[in-house]
Amino acid sequence: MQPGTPDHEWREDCSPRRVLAIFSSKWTSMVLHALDTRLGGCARTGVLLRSLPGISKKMLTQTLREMETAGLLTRHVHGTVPPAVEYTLTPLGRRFVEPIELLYGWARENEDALDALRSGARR
Amino acid sequence: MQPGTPDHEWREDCSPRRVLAIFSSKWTSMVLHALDTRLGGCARTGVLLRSLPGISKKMLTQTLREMETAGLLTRHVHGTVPPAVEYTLTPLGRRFVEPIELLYGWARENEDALDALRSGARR
DNA sequence: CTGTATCCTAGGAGATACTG
DNA sequence: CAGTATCTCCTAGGATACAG
Repeated sequence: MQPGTPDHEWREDCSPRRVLAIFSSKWTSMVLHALDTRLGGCARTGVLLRSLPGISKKMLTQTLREMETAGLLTRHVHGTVPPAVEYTLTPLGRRFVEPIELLYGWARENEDALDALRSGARR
Repeated sequence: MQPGTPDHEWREDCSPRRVLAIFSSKWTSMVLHALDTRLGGCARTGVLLRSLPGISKKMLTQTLREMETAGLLTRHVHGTVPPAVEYTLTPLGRRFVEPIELLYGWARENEDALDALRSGARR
């Protein structure tokens, strides 16, 4: 590429940058992954909560809400008591499993590289 | 997988979660990508600045410093005036280009999925 | 050309306790 | 069981101006 060539229009709203938004949320990609790969595309709140060590109830519901409005999953409330709520991946949501698996897969196969990273004592 | 099986030790410090750290920083992956794919592994500050529309001088140097201490790149100052500083990818840094390309590549090939995302009017 | 020093803000994230 | 309501903290990220 010649110097000065603007290349693929590396704008602020290009697709690479937009996909990063998914991963900038601490839990979104993990919820997607847990739902698809480990829970068969559909699960109740409690199961999700237990599938993601460290997540709080608040962050889980918050994340799920955002994902719902984003169109990544649907929420279904069973009118029972006690309440049972099921979250199901949409076809769109399922599409985003691929890049996540790509990334997680790479991570699992390259733990040594991740270990080699020096965390750099914060400031 | 049987219900209750703890599976791949999905702990808080598992590799998938650690690789997410790279992408949780707004600019790190883009610097890595620009440096490797567009600038041949080595570039001066000004070039990087112009290669990443929207980044500020402050965020660039901050990101570069973190990446340096992480071992992803090296910084070389030419004792000239005006100063010239070159950032070069380390072998370790180069290893992280792969997952980034994987992700960005997927994004470019799936713009339609990204477009389908409803941003959900912030609360 | 590079880099630093301030100052400032939005909002991500967690802890806790409560309601139906 | 699922979800909400507060509070609080913190720090990434950005704007701006200055300095070698």
